[in-house]
Amino acid sequence: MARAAGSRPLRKPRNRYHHGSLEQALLTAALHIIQQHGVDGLTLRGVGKAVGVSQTALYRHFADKSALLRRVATEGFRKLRIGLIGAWEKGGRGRAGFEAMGEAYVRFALENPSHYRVMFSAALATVDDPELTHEGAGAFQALVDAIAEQQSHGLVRPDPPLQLAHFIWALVHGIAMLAIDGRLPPQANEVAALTRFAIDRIRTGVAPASR
Amino acid sequence: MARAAGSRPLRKPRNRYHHGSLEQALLTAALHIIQQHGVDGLTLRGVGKAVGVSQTALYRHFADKSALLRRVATEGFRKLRIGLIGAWEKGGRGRAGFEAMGEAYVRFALENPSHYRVMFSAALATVDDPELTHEGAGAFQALVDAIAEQQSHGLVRPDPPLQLAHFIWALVHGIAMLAIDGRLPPQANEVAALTRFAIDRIRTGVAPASR
DNA sequence: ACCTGAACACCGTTCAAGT
DNA sequence: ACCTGAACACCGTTCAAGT
Repeated sequence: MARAAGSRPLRKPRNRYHHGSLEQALLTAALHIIQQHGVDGLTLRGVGKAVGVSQTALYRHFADKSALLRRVATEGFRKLRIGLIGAWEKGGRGRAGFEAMGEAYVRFALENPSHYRVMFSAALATVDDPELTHEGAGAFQALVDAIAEQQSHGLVRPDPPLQLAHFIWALVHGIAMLAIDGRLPPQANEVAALTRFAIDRIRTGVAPASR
Repeated sequence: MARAAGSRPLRKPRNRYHHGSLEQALLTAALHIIQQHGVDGLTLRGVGKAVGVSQTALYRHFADKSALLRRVATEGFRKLRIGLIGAWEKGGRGRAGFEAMGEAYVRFALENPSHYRVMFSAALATVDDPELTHEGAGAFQALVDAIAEQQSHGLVRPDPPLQLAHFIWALVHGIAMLAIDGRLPPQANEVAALTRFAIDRIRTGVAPASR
């Protein structure tokens, strides 16, 4: 229907082609596609089509496909850090909180498998991206802090907290990767049971009780 | 130079175009390319060129690119199993042997990072490939057997050996993945130190000595 | 039986052009 | 300033054709 000439335009404000928040829309669409079709199913052409924009519009907002994936990974580490700290604090910043933190880590990966794979993809591991590095380090720091705090209360042996953190990170990361790749018993509750078992074992060890 | 008509042909026996062992040559070339340029750098065209054969000759021997990668992964698990069992037996099938096994696992990944990534790539995790499944299970079984044998000597607590194996596998896999992705302190000896630390901790736990 | 070469559909990326 | 559409180089894969 025609509009009277000179009347105030009814179209959405100040974006001649599309919404002004194209960057956010592209990011959301990319994450959606990754969740549905995996990282290999993500194409820049597909992202453009999902948002209703040309194949190349994306290059106004991201340098290339790697830059888009790096932003996805950065957001993932941010969500992971928030989840870890939330579990730690909600659990009472002690032994129970630390176990909740480990379970929250594995749960995050199981609930967002494709997102988690992007976060730890080999292609992004060595790229120079300050924001990604910062968020990745932030998530790891949540683990280091929790360990140090437990040490200050005598709950964890006084080894270097960084080494303890690497050890525990490797463990939950290994469980997470094997689980989302289907290399562990498939039931989700079995993975949760393995996670709890692993957290028990890192506290008490595998040596027989009579050692 | 011309050959006398009717003389016995000097060319290599019974392969009109290339060596008869094209399949092995393709596999070797693929592994070589993966080691040098990573999995993403592997193209079927590149494999053909490396062997001196057309881009599509490969399809006589492998159904598609995935089949080629599955064979590469299968060979990797075979080598890994042999290395694990070798370390276990050479170390005396006891506590020292089990620690050597853990170190051998991480060392294999560090020495063959791209090969290791293929073995655990998400794309191959869910594919139905009996030989790949068999070799993967074989490598894992070496771990289960070593645990059960230690349990029979009272060296490891009598938990379900499968659960213990999943736990330890996740740990060494996590260390291996983080290390080859450059997410741990970069020196190789630091990774070895972390591996030894981790193996110590799974035996004695992280609880303080006074617990 | 085994390999070649052209062809197809698809991809990331570049760039001149539009508004 | 932001987006479009054609174009380029590259890829996996198919298929008719060669020997």
